[in-house]
Amino acid sequence: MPTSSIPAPSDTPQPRASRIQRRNRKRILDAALEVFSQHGYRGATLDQIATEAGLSKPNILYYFAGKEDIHVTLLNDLMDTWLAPMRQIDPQGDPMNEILRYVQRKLEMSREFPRESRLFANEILQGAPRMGPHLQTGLKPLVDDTAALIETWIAQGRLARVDPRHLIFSIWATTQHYADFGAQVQVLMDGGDGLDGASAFLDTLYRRLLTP
Amino acid sequence: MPTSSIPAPSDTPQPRASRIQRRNRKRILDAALEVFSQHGYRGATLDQIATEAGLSKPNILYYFAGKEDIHVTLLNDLMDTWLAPMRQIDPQGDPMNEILRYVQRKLEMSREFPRESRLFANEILQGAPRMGPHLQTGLKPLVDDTAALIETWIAQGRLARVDPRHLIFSIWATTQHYADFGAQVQVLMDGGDGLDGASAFLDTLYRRLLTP
DNA sequence: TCGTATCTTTACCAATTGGTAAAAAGCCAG
DNA sequence: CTGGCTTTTTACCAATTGGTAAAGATACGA
Repeated sequence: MPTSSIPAPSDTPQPRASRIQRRNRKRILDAALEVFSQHGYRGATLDQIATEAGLSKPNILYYFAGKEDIHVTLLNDLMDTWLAPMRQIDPQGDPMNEILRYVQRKLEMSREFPRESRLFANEILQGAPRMGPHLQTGLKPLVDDTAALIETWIAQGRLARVDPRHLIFSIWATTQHYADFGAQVQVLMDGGDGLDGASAFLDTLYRRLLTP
Repeated sequence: MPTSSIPAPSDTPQPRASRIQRRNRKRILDAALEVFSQHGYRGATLDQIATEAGLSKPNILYYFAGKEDIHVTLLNDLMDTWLAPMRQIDPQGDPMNEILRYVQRKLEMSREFPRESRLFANEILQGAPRMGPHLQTGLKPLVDDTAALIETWIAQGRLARVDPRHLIFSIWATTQHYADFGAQVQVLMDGGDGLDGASAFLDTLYRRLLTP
């Protein structure tokens, strides 16, 4: 996850950010992730973020141009991490294995990065007002490629015949559900997060679906 | 969907709300559904709701005690509609048929009530601050019952052996995805909502999963 | 048609929120 | 140890937001 902006006029190869700058920007982004993922963009306030980060509000605005800048920075920095599991699908690998491992990696993201998952969910729920371009340029090509790959596998008879795009949607939906709807899952699972059971269930689900 | 509150001191059997009252409360709730589902609770403003409803802000506060009252009323009124598909599962019916029809009914809700779906999604994403009780008293018993029913069916060998609760989660996740993440789906499906394809895909998915 | 109850508007708040100006305090190379 | 840079604080705004008071307009039964 690269840090960005602030001085960034063009490309001075110097160590462009001091130790303090790196530390405080990180604190702010971490606090903002917590607050934004919990309350959404408009529900979050700079004061909350400042308190969570242990800094004053004006001090935060010394490091970021504004509330929106923080939010956009978070989204940008997260994009790579978020798409990594899909990028790791190996066209040379065994199809069933690759898909099932992709499912497990996505599920693992719900365990490790629930805040990030909710941040994205919030953004998409509201129509992706600050992420439209990113979806077009970052996500769509990757999905198109992956869908094509899956279709190849299907044509070779190595996977059952299913619509690749809906397959991908269903994987996202079922795995991210445990992070995004965690509050509901907890009520219905008597406090547990359900992730362990989900791992086995989803393995069965996709194995049965995709076995030719 | 029952209307509620305003006069409601106890139980006068009179026609307690005038024509104007019913009409305006309905307008307000409809406008609020639009605005809340798009921007979340804190992101929505009374002015937006007022404009959308074609009323003045103070006039809205004549019909509802406040912003929160509108939100809670929406959530309450929606709960029945939302749980109806699960209530319609027939313990006497053919298991596979009942589950597959439940999936299709849920998918139909994403088509017909996307705003309602997003309203709930927003609420759950934020930790269900105004719905915790409802989940416990309304949703949980129904899910417990349905899970028990499915387990019976499995024990009878009429469905494949899967965890009923994770099955239910996966049905919710995959069907609601098309409403809640519609913005993303649209980008990846070149403008379509994907619902027609989803119907066939999900039928295949759950048929293969549940066939003993 | 008139009076009363219902409904709507106008004119306001007080609190919150994103953001700024500028002084004060740290930090650190020479 | 000092002068110039970075960082932080203090003291503010202007706009927005949820909400209220009370006057004014409307509907409607008697």
